[in-house]
Amino acid sequence: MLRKLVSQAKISSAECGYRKGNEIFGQAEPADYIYQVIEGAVRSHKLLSDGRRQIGAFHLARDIFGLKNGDFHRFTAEAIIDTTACVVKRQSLERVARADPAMVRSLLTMTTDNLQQVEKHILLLGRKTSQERVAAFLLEMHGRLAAADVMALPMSRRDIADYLGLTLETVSRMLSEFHRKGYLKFLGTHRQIVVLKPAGLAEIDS
Amino acid sequence: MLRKLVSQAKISSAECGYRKGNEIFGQAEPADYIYQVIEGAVRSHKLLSDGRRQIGAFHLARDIFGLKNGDFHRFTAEAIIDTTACVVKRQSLERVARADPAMVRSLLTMTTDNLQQVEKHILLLGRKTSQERVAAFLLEMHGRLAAADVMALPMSRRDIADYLGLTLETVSRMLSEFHRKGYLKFLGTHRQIVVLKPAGLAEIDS
DNA sequence: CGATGACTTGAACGCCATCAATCGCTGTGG
DNA sequence: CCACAGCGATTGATGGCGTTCAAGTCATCG
Repeated sequence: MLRKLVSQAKISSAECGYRKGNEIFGQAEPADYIYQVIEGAVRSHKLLSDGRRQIGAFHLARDIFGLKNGDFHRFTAEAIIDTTACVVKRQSLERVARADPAMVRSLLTMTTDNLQQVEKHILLLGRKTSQERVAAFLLEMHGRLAAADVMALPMSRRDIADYLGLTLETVSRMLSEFHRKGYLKFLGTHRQIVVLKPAGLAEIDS
Repeated sequence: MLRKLVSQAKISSAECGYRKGNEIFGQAEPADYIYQVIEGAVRSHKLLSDGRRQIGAFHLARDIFGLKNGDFHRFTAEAIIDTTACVVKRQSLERVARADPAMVRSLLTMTTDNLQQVEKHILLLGRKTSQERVAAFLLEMHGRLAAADVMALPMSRRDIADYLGLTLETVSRMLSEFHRKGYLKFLGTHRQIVVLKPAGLAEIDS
């Protein structure tokens, strides 16, 4: 969507590459740019002073992130794997937005979609069991990156845990349990997962 | 803000009263109206099939809610106590928004503020201890409804628990603990709380 | 090969939930 | 005015889910 917007209006954009593990922007830094993932994967997280981490979202191909209204970012964004992103200066976007109501409306739509994701996640974090959380995660990723039926997860177990408000051990145990139940199977490295019974997972997720 | 917008533009609005415990709108109902609390308090929640409840937000005087982009609400909203609200038809707002870019930008600002609240809550639900959650809640409410230093909480312990992802017993225990430590005191009914040491709570919240 | 890092698996602990009893306030009727 | 029911809140005892701690396994890479 961002690229479409960018191509429509005269906004200067650039492709930018980030190496695995590198920071794209930091929490409380000025929010000067808006990003769209072209290839790769990004995690947005917040930290508590003692190191506890909460990942707010994973950004995969075509996802837009860094879209904030305040002047500062509320998350730290890092490339999970080598990533290329389309980068747009906020000011450019805002300049166009002043003239183009459709642009503002697009921004509103994107922000609202974002809000919807996050509100769904609040229910998961506040009230779901570890089983339900991992099942929900698998279904989410199944929908978002199931290329030819097999999910190649870019993120580690710890990333998943910090996204779901669990520990990596608990995530691992749940995955093993689903494996035992025949709901999924692994391919080589344990980051390649094939979901065999989405219905089973959906039932668990309630 | 909504009233200001309403008064500026020619939008038909109405004041509407809701009795304690009554539903204002239901999850997945068409989102026809947008609301602003004039007096009272509202809770927005989601339910799981087995009755587990997660409250996404409390709406107090001057707060705007029901602001969705999709056609359907993602929460159920109920009056916690007798409440009067300013009600605006979504269509009217959208009609004006088509002509008035400033209006769209205001909507975007409100949505983004909303997003910021929710993102903060995700960290709380995913990674904070029960102590930290209750301390954070007290500080939040202290800031939002401390009229003359004493907080008159409209919501029950269960509401607080469902907002914080805890049980009402745990909330009660934490409040008692803070009372013992001298961080707060109760007035008559246990819904009137005076925060004596915000700094103590802030330290706990980390 | 040995080292390193990611993941799995097992055992024990602890925080919070669950279950249950009691307190205290409010309103209602005798 | 008091008895009592009813609800919300507190408090205590117990239990369980997920965490923590600790090996052990597996894949990758020097």
